[in-house]
Amino acid sequence: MLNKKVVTRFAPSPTGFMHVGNVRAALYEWLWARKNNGIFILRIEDTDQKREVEGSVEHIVECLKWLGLDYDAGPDKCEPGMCYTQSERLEIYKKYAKILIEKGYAYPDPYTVEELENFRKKAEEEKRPFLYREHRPDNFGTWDGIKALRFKTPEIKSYQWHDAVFGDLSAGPEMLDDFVLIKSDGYPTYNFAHIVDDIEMNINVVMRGQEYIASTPKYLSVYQALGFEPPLYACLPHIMATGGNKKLGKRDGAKDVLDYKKEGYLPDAMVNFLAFLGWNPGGDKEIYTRKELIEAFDLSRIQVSGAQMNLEKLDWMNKEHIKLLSKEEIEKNILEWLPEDMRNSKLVSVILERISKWSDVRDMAQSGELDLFFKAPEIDKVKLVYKNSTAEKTFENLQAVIKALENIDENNFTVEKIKEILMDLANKAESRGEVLHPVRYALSGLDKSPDPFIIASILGKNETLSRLQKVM
RNA sequence: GGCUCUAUCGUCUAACGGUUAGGACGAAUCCUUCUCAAGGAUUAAAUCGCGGUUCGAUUCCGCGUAGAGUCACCA
Repeated sequence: MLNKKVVTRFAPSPTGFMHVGNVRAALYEWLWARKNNGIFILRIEDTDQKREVEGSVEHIVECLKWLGLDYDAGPDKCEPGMCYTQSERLEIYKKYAKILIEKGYAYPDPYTVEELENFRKKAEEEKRPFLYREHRPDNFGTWDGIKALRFKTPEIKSYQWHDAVFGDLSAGPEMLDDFVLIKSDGYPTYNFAHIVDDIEMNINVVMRGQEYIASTPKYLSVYQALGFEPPLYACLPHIMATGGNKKLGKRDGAKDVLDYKKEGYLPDAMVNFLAFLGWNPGGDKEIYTRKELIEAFDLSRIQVSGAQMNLEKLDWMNKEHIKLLSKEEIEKNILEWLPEDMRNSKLVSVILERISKWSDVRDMAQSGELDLFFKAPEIDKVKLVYKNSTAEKTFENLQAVIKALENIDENNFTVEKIKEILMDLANKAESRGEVLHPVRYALSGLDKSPDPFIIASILGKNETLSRLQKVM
């Protein structure tokens, strides 16, 4: 890696939406490239036509854009003559395939699908692993481009390699086999295409899920046959579903990352959360800005065991990131998530304390808990009276409150002033609740609500007095 | 089944071979204006088991156990 510009890539296949597992790999690749002033490439691995889902590429691009993981090159961002979509690079794979054929490291597969299936079944019955190379033909025919092209493993041996995350790894010869390079439909397999592309694009750091550890010897043997140096591998531990210990995948209810966008999570919070799911810089600090993450990120501190998603922590982290925003940004967002007829900036502080993500604003409005700020509530006179107090005392207290509030200048009807006046009265009473409860209830009509001072200040002097007088 | 990887509070994790095993989320309790929220304080909560190396093991080694991954003309 010395003196070499770091080039990383995120190489998803367009088979549906992106979930946190995919995105975290992209994030780490991005962080590592940015930290080293390197290059981050987006490459679309669409060699399986059957599994392709329309709109996936746009979805992937939108995800990366939302999270701010800008790539230096990609399908929609490439220099002339370059292409980052595998289905449009078939000639390149063929070129490399021919090199392997010439070197004697590739040959056409003479068997039919049924014959292969039988081999496999037989191996299974004999309770031993199936290895295609045990059926390797003695004489290779010429490749007509229609049959599948297989790799001839150059050397059956044990491979050792270094993984930036898992350390020194090794795997025995049983992992090596004559796998398919080019499928009979003319498309390369992942196993072949990604290596060709990584070579062609000068990728020198490859991060991907740890499920690829097992097949790494295969890739190393292809590099050996081709005569190129393999990149630095950094296998990532799996992210597991909440409450489970299974690798998080679409089938296990992994969520579309754009759903988090829809729920109003901050991209910076998402990035912070994902970065810490399987990595941490050491120390007690947990809230990191994007810039701080880039500075602190380090391959060697990536975790080796899988981590569970903890949505509660994501909510907490999002809240912390909201606090990092400017007053103006917070107000703008809260107002945007409020229905049009509720967009009152006085509500911002009350709402802010009660949300962890923007969609909570919408939910608050929908639940009706903000209605009290827009229309006078229905009052139950029984509930107006505090615990062991009496109706008589309650009205007496309310009368005093009204009188005191009337004396406040309209321009000075602030939380601080109201609080000062009301607390003064409350402290003189037998219990504070005896004064505070009726006021809060008369203003809100709710058992649970924000405190009376903030409500009164939002309502304003006129509305406050009107609601108080109404219950008398 | 073969091969591979992993194992610290419920969860995410920290700890040159030497710490009362630390922090965060969540939980509980208390305080701060009756309630709610926010904030503050406090508490409970972990080194998978057994051996070995060592003066000393969460850390190194072996075995066991448990979990995960992988064995496609999918990526």
